[in-house]
Amino acid sequence: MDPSSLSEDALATPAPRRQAMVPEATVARLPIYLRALHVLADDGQTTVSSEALAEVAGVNSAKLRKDLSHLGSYGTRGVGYDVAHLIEQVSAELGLLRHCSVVLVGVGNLGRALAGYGGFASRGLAIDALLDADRNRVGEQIAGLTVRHIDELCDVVSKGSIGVIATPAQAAQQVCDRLVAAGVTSILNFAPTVLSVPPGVDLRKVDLSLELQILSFHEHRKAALAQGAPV
Amino acid sequence: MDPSSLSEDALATPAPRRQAMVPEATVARLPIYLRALHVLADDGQTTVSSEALAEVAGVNSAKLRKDLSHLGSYGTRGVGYDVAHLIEQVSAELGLLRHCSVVLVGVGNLGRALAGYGGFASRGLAIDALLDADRNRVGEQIAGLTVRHIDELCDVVSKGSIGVIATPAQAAQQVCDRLVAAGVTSILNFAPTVLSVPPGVDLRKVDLSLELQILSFHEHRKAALAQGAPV
DNA sequence: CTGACTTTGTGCGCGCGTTCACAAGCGCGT
DNA sequence: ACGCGCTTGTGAACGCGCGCACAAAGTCAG
Repeated sequence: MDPSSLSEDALATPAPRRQAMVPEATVARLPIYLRALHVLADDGQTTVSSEALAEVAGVNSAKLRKDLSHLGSYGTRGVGYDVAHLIEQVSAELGLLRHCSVVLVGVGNLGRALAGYGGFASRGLAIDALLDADRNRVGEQIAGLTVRHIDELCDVVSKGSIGVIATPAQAAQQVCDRLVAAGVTSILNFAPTVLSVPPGVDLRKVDLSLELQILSFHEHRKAALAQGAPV
Repeated sequence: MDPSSLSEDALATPAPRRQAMVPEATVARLPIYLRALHVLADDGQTTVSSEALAEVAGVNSAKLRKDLSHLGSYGTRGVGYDVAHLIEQVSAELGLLRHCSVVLVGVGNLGRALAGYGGFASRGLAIDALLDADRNRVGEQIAGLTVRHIDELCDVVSKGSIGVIATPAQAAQQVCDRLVAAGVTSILNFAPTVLSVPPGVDLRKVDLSLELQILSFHEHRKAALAQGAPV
């Protein structure tokens, strides 16, 4: 970039006029809204106000309205949002409507738990392949799926597949590289390691112990405050 | 709080002059730095520059320096940071040095995986109690611990305990309430539900399917872009 | 002992995200 | 048919966090 030569770049924005432009923070909340909407739908509600939905989702109502406004105006003023319609729209935005292939690598403790986790399937993101490097585990039946060897990776991934890494830390980068080589452009990493991926590949991570350590910090802080502060 | 009665609170800030004031964003990265430091220590490194550590941790070096500066200046200019000393300091800041009791409720698929997850124990946050509401599971041995009934909750929690909820969604709020009633002030929720806790209780959540749905969004976006954008 | 190099610690500007507050819009009762 | 009240959608201000770029500080060679 050469900012000095672009003093009036407001007119020639690179790729802004693309319709969507949904902020990342909003995307991160869409799944929460979706779950809240499913709760309301199961409860028999057909419409819901931003205030009520925000209450269930645990967020500010203004934030919720702004979030929803980013994917078009689907609310009716004076009434609220149509629950079923909103579920449809949010699901579409998240790409949950058309089947998306999910490949899980590593069937240790965590991998098994993930394979059996109902939260994926109920949102149109069922895991449909289990891989492992350990040949002793190949052939095993887990959650209705047969574990296959990781060498068969190319046979199970298709364009648009999402890769999930649940291997030990030291194997994660290697598995990651193989996923990328097989054409996977979205990877979710559960291994406690920083992975590097080439540009164009989306990498997200879930560190199970990270949140626990953050809580430990706050607990520690509280204890220190309780002892030192009440002068 | 009563903000209306405090028009000049700039002078009488509630609890600001307390030394620490570590930003939340920094706290969230401390565990990552700690893991990177352990990697370097195992590798035999005794000192490390902010640049090198930032590389391993996958962050900007300036951000890392600013983060570390928040917990005091433990670096030597011209040299870098002493790895062992920094591990000590970060661990202390996170409260990992003195044993912190962790109680896990719900030993389903996920609970078992968490109980056996090595990432906790290796950081001084070993789970030391397993509870479940299902009496058929009580007495079971998992990862060296015996599953106890949730009614014994008060016997296993102590001041400063951290509670981990790995139950089905519909049981989570009830378990959460019981944890709070037992005196737990830090709770980590793995159940896909929004929990409400009274003020003073720290609640964090890990949603396993959330990140996957975010990836689904990006994958969906990429697919739409690949089809529609290349005009 | 001095000078030059290396690395930390931080002041500053920028952009994103959150929140308040209000105008625009729609349905419903009368 | 018409106005009243409710709810959405959004403009603007605020605050946080990030990254650059530089000054302070300490080490090492000679």
